[in-house]
Amino acid sequence: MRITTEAKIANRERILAVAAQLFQEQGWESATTRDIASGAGIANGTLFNYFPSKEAIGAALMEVMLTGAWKEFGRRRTRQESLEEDLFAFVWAGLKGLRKARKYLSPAIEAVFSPLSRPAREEAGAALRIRHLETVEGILVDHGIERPLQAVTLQLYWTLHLGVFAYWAADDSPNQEDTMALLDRAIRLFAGSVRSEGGANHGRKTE
Amino acid sequence: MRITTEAKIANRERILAVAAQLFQEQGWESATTRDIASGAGIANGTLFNYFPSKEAIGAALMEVMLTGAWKEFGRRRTRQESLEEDLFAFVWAGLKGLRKARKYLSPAIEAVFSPLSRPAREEAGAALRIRHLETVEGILVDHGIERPLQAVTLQLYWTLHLGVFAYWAADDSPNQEDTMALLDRAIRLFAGSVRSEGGANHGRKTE
DNA sequence: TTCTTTTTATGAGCATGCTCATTTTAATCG
DNA sequence: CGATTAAAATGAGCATGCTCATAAAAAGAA
Repeated sequence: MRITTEAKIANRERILAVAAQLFQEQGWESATTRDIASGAGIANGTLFNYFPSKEAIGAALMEVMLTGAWKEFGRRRTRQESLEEDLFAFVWAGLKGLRKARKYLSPAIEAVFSPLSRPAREEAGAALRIRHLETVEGILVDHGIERPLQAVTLQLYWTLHLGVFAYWAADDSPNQEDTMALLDRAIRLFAGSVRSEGGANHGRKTE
Repeated sequence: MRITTEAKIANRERILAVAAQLFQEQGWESATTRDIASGAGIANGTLFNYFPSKEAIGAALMEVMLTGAWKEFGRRRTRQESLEEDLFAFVWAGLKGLRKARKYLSPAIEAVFSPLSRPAREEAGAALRIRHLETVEGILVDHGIERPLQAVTLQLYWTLHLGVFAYWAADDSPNQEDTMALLDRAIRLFAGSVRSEGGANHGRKTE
């Protein structure tokens, strides 16, 4: 067996499907890796041939959801809106895509989006983080913000994004409208800051 | 035995002292609760009569450090600076106070400052969170910002604060100067936003 | 003091994420 | 086919945060 067989791919997908269901039914903590493995018809140890950690399973689930949501976002973004609207739409698309998972994926979300707890988390969600930031850079460029951005600018963006996610994960307002208000304000703040960033250096003015 | 005896207080302090040392020497993960307990001369189970969880121990250590740092901050803040300077000084004081613990207290910091992972974390650092936000409110009032603040304003502050902490925890630039730049920008952004808060009321609704 | 009650300490044991030596399976070669 | 070798699966077992029934200790009542 030298090639990644179809069986392996099928196994991986079965694991993810079972994990998604168990997480939803029982929550993150109660759905044990043993449950997931047996639900997928494999031994406990085998599970870790497919994913290096439980968090990685959560991150993979997030990846599926976010990839879908972002693809959908890209499809719709034909006509140009304001920078604020584009950024808002992008982040909101991600939040909507994760809505079902919000309650039970917190640790995975944390692993992906918060660099605070270092250990194995870097790996788990680095790809998603990078894709997210690249999209944001793309949106900025689309709206006439020139590269290279100051490093601190993307840090600032990520700071706001992280905070909004953290708030959203525990937001029990109807339709998460509190999160929407926070995101709205955060985005507007960020956009304004980016616009005036160039100003200090080369007198750029937008619109 | 109905009263909290001196022995109990001494035990608690011994636990904290041992924990601080072990965390520093071995890091968060390697310093086990068994190590801490035996270092403090008590049984493993007894440890959990004093602290409900390992994270609570970390939070208690943070509390000690932050309380000291904030007290020091309050003592020095005699003459009035700008809103930005005051906020910066306050947050920076906290970061400085935690500097030694930065490397090994990440999970505790996360528990205290990030509401993302729900389980028992709420309790662990709620008091610190509240004290922090109250101080910020006080600073705002000192600078002529009137209560009541919009709820979203404090959320916005917390968002920024969380992100700065997250960045700081992994910031390896000399003297954490990258964090300083990020904090500087975040504070300026927030202060500007607060000042103009009364004016703009925007009816953005997406979807 | 002696007995009762309440508080505190104890450590065996549980649950669970994860590892690893061993076994099983499957592809390749002669 | 049979033999060889690489890949994959397995589940016993480890580490560790935490629990809980039990024991020890302290306080109060007599």
